[in-house]
Amino acid sequence: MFILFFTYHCKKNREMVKLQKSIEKRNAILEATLDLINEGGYQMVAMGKVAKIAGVSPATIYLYFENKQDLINQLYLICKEEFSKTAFNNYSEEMSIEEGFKVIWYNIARYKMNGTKEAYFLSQCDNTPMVDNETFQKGLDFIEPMIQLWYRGIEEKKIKSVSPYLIYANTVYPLGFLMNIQKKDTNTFNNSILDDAFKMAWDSIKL
Amino acid sequence: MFILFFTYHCKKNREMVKLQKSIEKRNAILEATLDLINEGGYQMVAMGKVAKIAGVSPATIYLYFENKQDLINQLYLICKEEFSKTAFNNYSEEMSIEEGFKVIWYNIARYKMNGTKEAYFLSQCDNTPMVDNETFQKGLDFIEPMIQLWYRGIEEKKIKSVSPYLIYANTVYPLGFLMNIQKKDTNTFNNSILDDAFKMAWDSIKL
Amino acid sequence: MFILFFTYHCKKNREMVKLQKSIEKRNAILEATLDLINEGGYQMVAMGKVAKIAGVSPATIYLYFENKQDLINQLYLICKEEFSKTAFNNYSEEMSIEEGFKVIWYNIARYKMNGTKEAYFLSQCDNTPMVDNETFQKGLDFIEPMIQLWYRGIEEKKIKSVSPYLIYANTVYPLGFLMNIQKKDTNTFNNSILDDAFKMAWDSIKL
Amino acid sequence: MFILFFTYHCKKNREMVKLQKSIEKRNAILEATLDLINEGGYQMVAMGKVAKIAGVSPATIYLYFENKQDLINQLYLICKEEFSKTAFNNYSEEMSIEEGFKVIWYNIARYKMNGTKEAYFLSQCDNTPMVDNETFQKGLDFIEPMIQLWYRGIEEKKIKSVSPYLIYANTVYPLGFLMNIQKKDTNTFNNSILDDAFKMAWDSIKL
DNA sequence: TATGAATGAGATTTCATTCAT
DNA sequence: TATGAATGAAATCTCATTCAT
Repeated sequence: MFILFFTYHCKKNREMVKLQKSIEKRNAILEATLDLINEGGYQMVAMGKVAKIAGVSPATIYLYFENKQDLINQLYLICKEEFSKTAFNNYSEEMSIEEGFKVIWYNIARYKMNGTKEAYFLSQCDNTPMVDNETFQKGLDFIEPMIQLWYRGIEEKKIKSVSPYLIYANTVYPLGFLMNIQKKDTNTFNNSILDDAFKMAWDSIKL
Repeated sequence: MFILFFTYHCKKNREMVKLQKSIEKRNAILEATLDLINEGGYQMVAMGKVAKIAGVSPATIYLYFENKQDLINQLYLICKEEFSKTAFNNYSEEMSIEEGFKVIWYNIARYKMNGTKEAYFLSQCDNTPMVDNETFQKGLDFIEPMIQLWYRGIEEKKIKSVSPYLIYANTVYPLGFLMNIQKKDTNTFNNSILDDAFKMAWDSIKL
Repeated sequence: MFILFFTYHCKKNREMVKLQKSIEKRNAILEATLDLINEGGYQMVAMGKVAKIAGVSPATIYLYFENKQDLINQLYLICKEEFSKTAFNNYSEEMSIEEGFKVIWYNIARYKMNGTKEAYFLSQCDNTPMVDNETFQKGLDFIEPMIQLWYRGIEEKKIKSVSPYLIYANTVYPLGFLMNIQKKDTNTFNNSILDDAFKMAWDSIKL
Repeated sequence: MFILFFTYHCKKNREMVKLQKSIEKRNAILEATLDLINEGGYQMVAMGKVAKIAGVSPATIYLYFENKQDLINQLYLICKEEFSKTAFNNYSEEMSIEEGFKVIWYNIARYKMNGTKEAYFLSQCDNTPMVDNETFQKGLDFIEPMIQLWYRGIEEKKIKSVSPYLIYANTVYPLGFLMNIQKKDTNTFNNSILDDAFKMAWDSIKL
């Protein structure tokens, strides 16, 4: 899951072997947290359970994270970063507004609808006070390129001249609802839904 | 807040005065729960705190609600019902699709953007496993008239022929995001935002 | 031990029967704390152990005391008050300086040398940061009559004109050392030691 | 602080350079312990904190000390030894009782009232079960010369024929109280207090 | 010798719920 | 119906100590 992250905020640098070991433990902890959130939401995240699932001692968690809030915050930023990497996959700033928007939107749509724990976790974070405000703000940085695309679209008179918040609310955010429904009852949607959803998203913002 | 609710599930009927008294207590408990959720999310809801804020004994809560989950569930249904009343205010099935949609949408939009605790609570419920599945399904019944309107719109070829879920996701659900932003940072939006948002919502579904 | 205390700082008044019950629990908790301090000092005072010895649930302790520090603080003030009652037993302000000093000193001396847990606890509090500063200051109020006697003694030119701190240090405080020795090795002192100690105390302050 | 101590219990002798290095580490650990005790008493002494302040690994502490109790014990003996060196500075057994007593008493008084961490630590050790009994007894050896002086004083009929414990309690021990007060509230005492205190100490024991 | 990582046991505190009245 | 007291279980977090290197 987080296997790609070889560096993280930690007080001192150590040699590679040690570092590798630590990363594994840290990832196990993050993964366990994600599992629990996925299973029953924030209320399920008990440090003891996290430890047990991760296969470490409760005390070990506190070597990697200051406290529970920090664990959640860091997990949020990691997921958000991973999310943004997925979102901008195959996207280039050279693309036309329509093409760029389409690429990003479908990236996000597939990410959300694939039923990954990360997507569900992020949705919860965005709709509850689970992560603190500062962390939430940091998370916004990751989607900056998308906002830039929108601004360009506005300049080029391709999309409506409205706040990025509005654009997000009407194009990306709706996917969160579909994801929730999907999670509550798989088999609700067939494959064509994404195309419908995309058309609606685009219609809502296009000039 | 919940002052209008004069009936609730209780084991035996009593004379009117008693009932009135009980209603007040029950409402105080529900109100307190809402306050706490509003303040810090589900994690803030501790039965002891609820009792203290409501001005009752913890034990009293269990006279009105089976347990914590039941309290949350019932609160959800109450809010959802109240929400639907607001949503369909001034709406009549005689209205044209466009007019009916507009009336309902603005009702909901004002409800969400007014910063009420209920709106924030409902948004959290819709994005977390706070309420159980059964209750969530019950909540959907309250917006049935809106769904009927959409089906009529589809028949009349006024709106796209897509799942009601999709319509909800692209018209009502986006308001949740705007509400969250508003809550995180008041003064973000000016008054004209609702008109922009409405146009986007309508554009996303209109044929 | 604390059987005489029928009132204590608690948020609301309750009827007598309830109150009686509570007092017993509260006393059991205080007593247990004292036992543990006596056995191994502050490091021995674990809320779980206190609860077990007192025969209550850990959670119950928190009905009577805000937290561990509050428990220690309150115990300190109770012991200090009880100590002062003992100290001024049979003392009257009409007494001559010599007589009054003698009565009080012997009261204290017997209190300290009797090997009670309270005496040992107070000595530890006075020589460590166990109780917070504010509480320590409150504790000083209880020995106010003794200080008044000393001031009178200074006026009457019976005792040296020095700070009450100095008088305390040379008359009462030394008993703490004797108590410590006694606790470490009983049978160190015979009965005549108190008379020797009294003479030394008096010689140190008399004019 | 402890820079003068070039030997300590360690399993094997090594060459001088290594030893020097080790001494520094050991001293850093002892110093850190002292700092923590000074800051918040025994409860503040956590091996992890000691390690961090000393700039070593927690594991390193266990190379120099068997366990926490051993660390405290050894620190006690070191401080006690250092204390005794200060106490007997400029003292010679040739001195008269009065002169010898005065020299020693003022040495101790200045040591206690200078606000050093060591003095505060020793006071806590003498009034709590922080150090074990055996160690406490060893500590007494360091003040043996003072006791010898007292015995000589008794023989020469200069001071009262009482237990050394009593003499200590009435001459040295009172300084601990003054030190505590000083620590709680600096600026309580002016310079003349030592002279007052000395007179009281001497008056209490002189024949 | 020296260490960073790791941990089991345990510390304090909280909480949903029940009991006695 | 209503309650304050009470609690077992569990939550978060800490700590003295050890292990692998």
